[in-house]
Amino acid sequence: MKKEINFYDTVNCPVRNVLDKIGDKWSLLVLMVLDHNEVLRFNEIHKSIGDISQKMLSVTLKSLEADGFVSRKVYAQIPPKVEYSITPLGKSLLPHIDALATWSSQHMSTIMQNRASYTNAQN
Amino acid sequence: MKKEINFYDTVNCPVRNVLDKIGDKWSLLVLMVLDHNEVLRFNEIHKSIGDISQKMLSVTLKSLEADGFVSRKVYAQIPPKVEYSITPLGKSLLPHIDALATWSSQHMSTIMQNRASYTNAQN
DNA sequence: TTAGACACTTACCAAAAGGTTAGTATTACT
DNA sequence: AGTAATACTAACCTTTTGGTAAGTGTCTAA
Repeated sequence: MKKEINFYDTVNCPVRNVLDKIGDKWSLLVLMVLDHNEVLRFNEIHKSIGDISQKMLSVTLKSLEADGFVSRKVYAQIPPKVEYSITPLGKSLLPHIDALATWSSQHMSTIMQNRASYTNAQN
Repeated sequence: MKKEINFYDTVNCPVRNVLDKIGDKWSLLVLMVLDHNEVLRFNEIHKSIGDISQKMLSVTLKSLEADGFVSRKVYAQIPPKVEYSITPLGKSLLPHIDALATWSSQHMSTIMQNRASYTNAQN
């Protein structure tokens, strides 16, 4: 018995559900950075990524935390100290992302060539 | 020797490159619909998906065609006839998407619960 | 003569995503 | 007294995304 995934149901479609969470500009990057470190503080992630704005890092971390991909530990100190780490749930997603990344690495040059010749054909 | 993927390079990052292509609202859905049929005409895809606008279907197909995920065959007829089908490149991507979809199906209820309790904790 | 079939395109608009800059709170250090 | 450190938030703005409605061209059938 094969499970059929109903991707026509755009509201409950599992693909849509995943991509809505991680298909934004920063979520996966943050997740991967956290996967490479046990724990990281806000500014450490910020420096590690470099070109993310504080606002977007804050928004992204909040969304990842809400879904349970990332956990957040606050220390009652001044100046504040907050540690972020990836959860088992977050870790379990990453192999699939890695598979996508590998596929992408393998086919990127083909895709780029396709796009270039398509663009030329249009002019 | 393991290939390390440099996801900090946000310009050439392979994950970013894939998600930029397929992380939009309709690309994967169109690709999956085409995967379930040998060939489909524009209006057939349109009816099959239901809630996509003509404009977005047109834009999405054009982007998928440009990258080589979809091929387009025009018949010199009136009224026009255009057939779309998925390419081997497009097909080769889908197993990874299916893996993501399966992961999502398995963890969606957990994620929903996480999100619900997070939202409650904020109020 | 008018409508329909088909595969779109165009102009316009609304919503969402994301960036910039400045500001908050509290303590310690100089 | 002023500055630094930390982890943000708020106000504002621009860009991107996607939707709506109408129009295009050409032939055929009523």
